[in-house]
Amino acid sequence: MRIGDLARETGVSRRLLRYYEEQGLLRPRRLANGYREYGDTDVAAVRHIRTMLAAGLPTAVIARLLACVHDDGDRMVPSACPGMVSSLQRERRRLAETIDRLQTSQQALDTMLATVLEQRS
DNA sequence: ATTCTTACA
DNA sequence: TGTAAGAA
Repeated sequence: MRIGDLARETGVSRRLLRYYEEQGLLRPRRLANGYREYGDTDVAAVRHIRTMLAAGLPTAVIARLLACVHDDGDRMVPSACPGMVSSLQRERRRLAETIDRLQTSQQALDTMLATVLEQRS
């Protein structure tokens, strides 16, 4: 199928599908005319990409983990491949740090907000 | 009609 | 990520 078909079947824009390819997430074959040719398995692949993106994983990590998951028909099933667990754990820690920074920012804003509201009253 | 690449008010 | 432009 070509990019338009995949876009329709996945709900992901053609622009984004090309971006996924740039990031090494999809490797469609090329037709003689230069058009991208996707396989049927790419439909599930895109769903997996969306799932991992939603989990906060960076595309570089997703590119590697994509080969470690298979499709159970409707959901992504992570299989224990080498590096899978450590990668996920490392990303979890990375997210925890991001959350900490955001909480610090929120605390700073709360302080400023409390101050300005106090002066107002 | 579709897709491709490149570039950015 | 969208959209526009110019080409195939």
